[in-house]
Amino acid sequence: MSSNHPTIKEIALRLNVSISTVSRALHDHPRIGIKTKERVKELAREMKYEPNAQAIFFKQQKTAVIGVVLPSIKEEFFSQAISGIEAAATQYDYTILFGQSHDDPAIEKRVVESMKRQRVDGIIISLSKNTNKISYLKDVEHAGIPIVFFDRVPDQPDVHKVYCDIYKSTIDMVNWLYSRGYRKIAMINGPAKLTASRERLEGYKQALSQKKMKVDMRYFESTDLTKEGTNNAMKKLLSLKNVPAAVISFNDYVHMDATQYAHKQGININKDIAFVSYSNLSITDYTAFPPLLSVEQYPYGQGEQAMETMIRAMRQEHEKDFFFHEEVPATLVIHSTKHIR
Amino acid sequence: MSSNHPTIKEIALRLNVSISTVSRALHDHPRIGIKTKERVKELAREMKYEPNAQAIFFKQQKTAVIGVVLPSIKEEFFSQAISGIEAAATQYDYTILFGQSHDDPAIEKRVVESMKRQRVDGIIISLSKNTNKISYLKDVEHAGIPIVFFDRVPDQPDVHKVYCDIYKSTIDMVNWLYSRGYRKIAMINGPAKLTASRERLEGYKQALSQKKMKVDMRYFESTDLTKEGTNNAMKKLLSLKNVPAAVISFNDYVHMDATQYAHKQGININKDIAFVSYSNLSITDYTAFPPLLSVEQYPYGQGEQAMETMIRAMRQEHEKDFFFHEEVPATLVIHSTKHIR
DNA sequence: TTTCAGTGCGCAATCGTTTGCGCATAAATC
DNA sequence: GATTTATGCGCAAACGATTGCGCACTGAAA
Repeated sequence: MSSNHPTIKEIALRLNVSISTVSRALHDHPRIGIKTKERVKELAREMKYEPNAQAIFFKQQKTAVIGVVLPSIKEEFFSQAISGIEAAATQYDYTILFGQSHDDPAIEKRVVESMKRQRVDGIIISLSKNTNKISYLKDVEHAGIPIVFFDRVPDQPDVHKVYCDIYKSTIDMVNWLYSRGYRKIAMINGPAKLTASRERLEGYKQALSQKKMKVDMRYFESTDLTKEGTNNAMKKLLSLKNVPAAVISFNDYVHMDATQYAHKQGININKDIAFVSYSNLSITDYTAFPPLLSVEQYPYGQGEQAMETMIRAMRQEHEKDFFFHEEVPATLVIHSTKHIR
Repeated sequence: MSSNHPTIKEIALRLNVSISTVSRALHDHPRIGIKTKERVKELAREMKYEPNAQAIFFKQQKTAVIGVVLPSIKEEFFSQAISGIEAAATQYDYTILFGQSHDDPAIEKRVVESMKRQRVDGIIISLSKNTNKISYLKDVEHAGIPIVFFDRVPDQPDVHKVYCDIYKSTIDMVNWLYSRGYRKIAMINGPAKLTASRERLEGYKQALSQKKMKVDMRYFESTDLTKEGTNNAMKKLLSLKNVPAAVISFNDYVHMDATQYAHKQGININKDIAFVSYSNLSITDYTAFPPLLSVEQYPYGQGEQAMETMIRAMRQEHEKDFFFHEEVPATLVIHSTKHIR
């Protein structure tokens, strides 16, 4: 009644040829006569035949589906990233099975297991911020499903990963501030266990010491990325006897909370204190207190790159011992210079 | 080498029983002896056996996958909606195959065809703003794949759809403005052919005439949803000899462009002119010029509802002549009253 | 002893497609 | 006329799991 997709069997029946002939005719097999081919194709068109991908992929042990697991699609970074992944996937005739971890390792695992059961051909994942064990992912990989990490990647070398060089762009950022006369440069970093946080911290330290400035940890705060966490961090920075001249936020969301809080405390944003950040969100143009500068991490490009890497990972399935580490460059985007003293 | 998922066949081989016994044992079939069951389950666990969903669904002619086609995941509305869809889908053990139309009908069609080939069990779609022919979607439906439209739904009655009552909330909105003394109420609407636009316009007219106010079309502008389109609309409104007292924007993105433009023209936002809008984006709190009020359309809830409706649509596949029309309520969210004169 | 129910399990078909192999028939070569 | 080559097509297995049917055995009731 409902599901009435025509099959090659029905075509074969109506044309009094064998199933194999129909299959081969549709694939332009050289051993099938031209007249037969035309008859088959004609009827196929007429019956609106479409090959059953389920059946084909079942036979070939492939699905042409890539699982994509992201922390939260609400973040612009990830919604851009998935667009990049999708665009690249379409090019290679793959489709996207989608799941969010909501930064919960348990959900993350459940999503991955479900994708494994679906026999996706590969999984692209950006880890939840609370994930610390990725052993189950290695299991999935050993079961024959390649995994490509992106953006939020594990530290270890034995994984395929695509990421931004945050370390380097943090140095650039500090240098930019330094060259404009800012000295007391503070940072509101993310959770310490994130690679993303470590890279920022290391870049920060490195840049300061390159400039022969001592690293004063009173100017270094962390947030759990909630509004309260950020407010607390900002509060501490504002209570220092020497208020920072500039504040580097973990990302634009943290930046928005930080500036909102500072504003309420009477700070003149980007006048009293300069604010810079990471992510370069598109809504930045509309926000009350845009950062002077934001690090563009090209989520779309990273997504594309992740998919490209996945393609390569799937092709070299035999060489289990080689892992791709793709570093995509990040750049500083200056939003405004007008407030600079 | 690569793909080494254990199968029931291997389990059967190792245990010297038949494939059917293994299958039945794993499903707790009553005709299988308790010892056999335990032996099977034990080995299955040991071998980390996981049923091949591909094979099962192939046999059952089902995939447990729902296709979701959205215009653009970058819009917060849709990213929230997909989270709602995903949450509901997970509850019913469905997964999500994802695609974006980028508001291009050709891409939309390609995505849908691809999902059809994948034999998804159903498709949830929010139409691209440029789509006017949905006949191909009806074809897909006739091929046995139920379609549920949400938010951007077609006008016709012979489809399953989930949507917000924008008409009613527009009336509420105008009344709210009216009760606070605003009289010259302008609107920057979206493209005329969108149902969403029509509902706004009708609600607008209805509310005004309820208040015995004449509808002056000079206060009614449209935008193609680009920044330029919105700027043009705002420009026209500002050039009227009697500048509007309030402006209703099609959504918060239009609102942001409109207020940004107006601000540049020296308008004191929400003092000289009151601005209200639809969508109630979460970033509104951080924007330079938040609307006094925004219509919350509960994208997450709409997404959930769409999935629920899909489940029901799939279950009543026989009664082809009944269509679900689910209306989810919209509510006014007042952001600020402090600027009101 | 026969009959019957209950228990425990295997055979084989099935889903839609691909593909190696083999069997015809016709055309071409010697 | 005999052998080769090319052409055109069918048979059947395979992918992994489910499931109706049937067979064999045991113990108990008739």
